[in-house]
Amino acid sequence: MNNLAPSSEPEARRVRTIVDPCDKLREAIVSGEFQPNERLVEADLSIRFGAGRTAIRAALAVLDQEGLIVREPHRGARVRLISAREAFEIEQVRNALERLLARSAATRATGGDVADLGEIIAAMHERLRENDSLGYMQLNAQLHRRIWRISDNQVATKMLVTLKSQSIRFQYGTILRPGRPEQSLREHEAIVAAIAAHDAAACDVAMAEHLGHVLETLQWAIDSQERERPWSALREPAVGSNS
Amino acid sequence: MNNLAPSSEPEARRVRTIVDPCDKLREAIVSGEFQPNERLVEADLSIRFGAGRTAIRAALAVLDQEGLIVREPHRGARVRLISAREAFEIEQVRNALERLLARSAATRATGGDVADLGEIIAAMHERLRENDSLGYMQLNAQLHRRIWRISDNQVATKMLVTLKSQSIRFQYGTILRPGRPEQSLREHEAIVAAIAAHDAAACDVAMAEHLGHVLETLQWAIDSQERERPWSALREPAVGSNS
DNA sequence: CTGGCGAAGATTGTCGGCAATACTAGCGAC
DNA sequence: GTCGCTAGTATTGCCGACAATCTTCGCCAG
Repeated sequence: MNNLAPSSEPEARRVRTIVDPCDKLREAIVSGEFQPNERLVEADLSIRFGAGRTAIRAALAVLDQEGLIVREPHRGARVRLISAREAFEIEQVRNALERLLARSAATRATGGDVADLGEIIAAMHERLRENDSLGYMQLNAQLHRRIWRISDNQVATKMLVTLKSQSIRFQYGTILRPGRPEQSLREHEAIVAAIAAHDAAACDVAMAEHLGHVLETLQWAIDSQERERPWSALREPAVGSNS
Repeated sequence: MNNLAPSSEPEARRVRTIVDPCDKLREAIVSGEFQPNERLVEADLSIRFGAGRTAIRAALAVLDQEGLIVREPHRGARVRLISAREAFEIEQVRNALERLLARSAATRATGGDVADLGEIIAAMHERLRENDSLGYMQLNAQLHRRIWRISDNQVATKMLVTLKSQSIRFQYGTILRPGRPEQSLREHEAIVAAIAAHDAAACDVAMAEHLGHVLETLQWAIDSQERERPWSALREPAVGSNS
């Protein structure tokens, strides 16, 4: 489960087990290649990924457990549409887990860890100065993942990875809010400072404040999205083909 | 999505899909019918549950995602042995999520909810008076599940169910500590009182205190268990801890 | 023209068999 | 006596095919 360190894996091309089409399909879903509520026909995926239908079926079982798709008996699998309500639930859970890991990271961080976090913060400043929103978002995710690694709680980390893949559709809108990136960066600096000071309580507070603002921004993003297309929440069936 | 409301489902007895052997196998594992690290041969399970090998394979995939078993390529599946370290990680996550749900429950609880909680507390008093540890544990779990339902966060609830099934082996020992049930009951009363008062902050504190003591008791149970069988902790090779 | 009814198509769920791989026991050489 | 090699066995991974089920389309009565 060392997805966090894509460094050297010489045997990665040897494995042709179910994990291969599973990862490909997951990547295709989270990258938006498949629309929400789009049907995922096993035969189509089989020829698309060059794998047998058995492997596709196993991959669908995994992705169902991860909450990225839904499977109804004898009716096939669809890309799961995360409702706004569920997005809030996910964000609340993420909030609780990130706070836990932030506290743990504050007590466990080494000098090298703090230096790495400082480098990421510096790079975020750079991206913000260049108005590179996409790069800033990537560094944002990288910073959080680095904190997860410091905290050294594999159970919580795995859960956070899964949650993030579920709610990724909503997170694209949060960066568009005016003035949000600057505020976000200040909050991140406070978190890193608390980790550097090994102050678990302060780190907890800083992360809670940060994620509270993220929740507000998520609310704002959903509101503006529904203001723009108020019917999108009601249109449930038949995204794929003719109708 | 209406798993929590088993009211009217006339087609519920018709489903003989893959969830059947999956639930049976999960029940067999969490009930201790299979020992940790015991091999789970697909053919054996197939004849044991009367299902085809394909269904067993699907069930194993689900249980692998849930963390109850481990599967190595071409080497089969085993019942996962939860290390003491991982049990602590799980308990920490449980701690964070239970606090989240307790806060939410304190703000959302209706009069009927509070009455139900009070009934459970009364029944716990009864069981404690009769020295019925098993019944007390069941009511304990029931109380927590009732709080989850009040909080109405399905994402977190599902995670807590999964976590509970993973760490169930460690939870049996926690009730054996002298004086622990009495203290546990007082803590539960404080939680219910905070919910009845709709005081989210107090409920958070009460739940944190309660679970902190659970963590201590878990530590005590693991210590006494390892004192009894000190080799059990060493027989756990290679559960991917990188760097 | 509309609504129920039946057949055809499409898709999933399941089963058996075969190849690939890991484990094990036996044998021979040093 | 120990080590390395080999053949055999057990088990998993995978693929094709068939049955079960759902959806859709055409048909016919009213």
